[in-house]
Amino acid sequence: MASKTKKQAILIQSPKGMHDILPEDYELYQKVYEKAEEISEYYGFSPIQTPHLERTELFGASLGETSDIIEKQMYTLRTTGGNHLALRPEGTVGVMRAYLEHGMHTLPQPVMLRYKGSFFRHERPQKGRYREFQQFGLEIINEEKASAEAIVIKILTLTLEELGAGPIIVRINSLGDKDCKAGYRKDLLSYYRKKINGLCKSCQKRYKTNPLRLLDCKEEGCAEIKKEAPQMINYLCNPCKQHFKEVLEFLDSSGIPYFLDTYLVRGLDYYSRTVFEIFKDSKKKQEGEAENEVEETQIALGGGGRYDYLAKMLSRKDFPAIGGGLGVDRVVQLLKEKDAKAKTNKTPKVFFVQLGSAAKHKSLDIMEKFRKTHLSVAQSMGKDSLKGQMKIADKLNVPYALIMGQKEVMEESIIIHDMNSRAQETVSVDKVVEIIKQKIK
RNA sequence: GUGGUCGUAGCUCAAUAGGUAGAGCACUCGGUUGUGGUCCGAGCGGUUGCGGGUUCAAAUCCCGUCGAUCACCCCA
Repeated sequence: MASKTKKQAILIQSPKGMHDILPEDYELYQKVYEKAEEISEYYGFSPIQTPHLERTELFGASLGETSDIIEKQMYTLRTTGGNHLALRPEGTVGVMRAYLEHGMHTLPQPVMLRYKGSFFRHERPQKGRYREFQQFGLEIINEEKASAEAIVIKILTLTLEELGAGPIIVRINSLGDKDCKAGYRKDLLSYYRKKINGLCKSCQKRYKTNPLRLLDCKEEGCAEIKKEAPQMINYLCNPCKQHFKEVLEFLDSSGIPYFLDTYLVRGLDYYSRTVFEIFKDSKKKQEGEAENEVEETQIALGGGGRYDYLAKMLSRKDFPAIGGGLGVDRVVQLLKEKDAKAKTNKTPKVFFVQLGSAAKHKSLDIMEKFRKTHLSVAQSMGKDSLKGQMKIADKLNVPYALIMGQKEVMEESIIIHDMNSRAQETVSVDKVVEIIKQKIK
């Protein structure tokens, strides 16, 4: 291996917060995506892929100009033509944009879409939180009924459970709609106005920028003040109350474990009514413990919420909608920790060993023969020595090696070498595929 | 963006109280002619993340920087 110079050492380092998904992990990512897609397919979700780049203003108009994502977490660029584009920091906005652009309201409603891929946020990386991260998401557009929430949450939790990431628990809350939200906000502000001096620094800032988030602070002093603070749940207007009640009823009847967390808020402007997050339920339910609580530091595997106003922010029409997603990196991380390794049967069953140029030239023919019957053949055509090739075959753990040398080429035969018993038999090239097929069964 | 911890070969780690880097695994080759897993031998591979400072002397101390990690912020 060539030694690295200083410059090269930096060159071959991936950018901060970006990571390679290596072959051994790729299988797991694949597994997560496949499970999520399989389940959502059954529930009627169609796949969609939107661009990684969108107009920068699109996100500003929808996520909220003062949200952290817009203020400091977006990767933006200017094209040579002078357009301002941004790498998508989340998936919902792009999907909604596509819905509006293509007039999907003329399709049977609601429109149910799923998507997957990379998203980008320029923030300080941490375990399970990357600057380029993988997400699987669902959106149900133009549906105001609580059943939509139920379907999204059900699919996400089902996916996690079937992957072996369970047991999980859903943390859920309602933010109300534009009417009741405002009343609550007003009362919340007036409650906090008197106590602002008792708040921590960042909360004093939150008071101005994002008062709902005051409820999320973990500082002792703030937590104390929070206890007496008015709760959104008591401010919900009747329609919102009814809606939320229905959502919870759906969760009950479909056996999804959840707990109500009146402090759960989301920073994005477009959220209304239902918001939720999905966690691994690591705490065993013990007797006497009435409430399920998630450890403060635990990371959400997924989340989402209703965004009834997003469409209106981008167009003239109203399309109530709900969406949710899974943080695939986090799910994979969890599965790895649980040692639920994806055992793939993709390793080849046969290794082709060639000796001499005549046999080497037959290699591709042989591989093609096997390919046609859907068997993959490993080989090491760059190597000449029999020993070296056998060694590789052994490391790959294949059950059979096929050996072809000068003699075999002349006879149009091939040796089947059983890697376990070391038994060998010579068969004709014409029949080798069939014979191997039998043996593998 | 703020604060704590950490950074030695591809990987896992060593290096007595500062004295100028070692091991295992992996990889390559060999132990004679067309046969693997064990064993034996050899080789490859690091100016100790990078840059500067203190010192006769630094992987080891100090500063900066980059990266990882944890907490905050925020979120998937």
